[in-house]
Amino acid sequence: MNLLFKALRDPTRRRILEMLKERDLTVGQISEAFAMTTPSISYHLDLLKHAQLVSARKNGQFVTYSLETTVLDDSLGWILDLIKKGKRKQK
Amino acid sequence: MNLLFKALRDPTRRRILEMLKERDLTVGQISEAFAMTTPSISYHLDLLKHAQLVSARKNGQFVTYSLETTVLDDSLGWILDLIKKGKRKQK
DNA sequence: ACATTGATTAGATAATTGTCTAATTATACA
DNA sequence: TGTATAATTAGACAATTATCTAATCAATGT
Repeated sequence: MNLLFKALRDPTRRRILEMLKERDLTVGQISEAFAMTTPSISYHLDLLKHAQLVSARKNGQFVTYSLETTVLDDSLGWILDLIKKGKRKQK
Repeated sequence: MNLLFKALRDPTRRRILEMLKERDLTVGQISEAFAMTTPSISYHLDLLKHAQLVSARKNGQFVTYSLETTVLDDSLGWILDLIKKGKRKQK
């Protein structure tokens, strides 16, 4: 839960997730979309991987990243619970 | 969106939200639940307020904080969207 | 008016974070 | 075998963040 919210805190990482929801992408392809060096992107991807928000598979020299949605379910549950109880209390 | 995720990143702040989903609480009441000084709690509450996750009303010397759930809907939408498109792509 | 209590503000500080450059690893290809 | 390309790792550094103590503000009660 902590790693997840930590990962979601950064705008660059959220944008990467949005890109990956459309299609799987290599580090280079992701890197092109940002005014930022490849090592920096690599750093963000590593953080996302630790949060289990993405997975990486390597073919040849390329590493392709995919979005992993299972962990997001937990966050969804957590937030939903806040909203639910919030609403109940309000009445 | 950025302020929201920034606010949710910290464990102390998430715990505060969980407490506020049960009932409204004063700063002192919240403070008691943590091994942390009141100024530190005040700092976190201010951050939560800026993210519009809580509201504060003052009666007498006391300031009572309440959970505000409207902003959470946005985050929910954002996350849901990731999950949805993630699932679609997967098939 | 003064002391007490609840809360915020100010200022200092150590830890964490996001970025960079340089170096390294690993694959591809001529 | 050597060189080019994709990506990660290492190390440095500035900015941000979470915490503390001390000071201040505001309301309460004597």
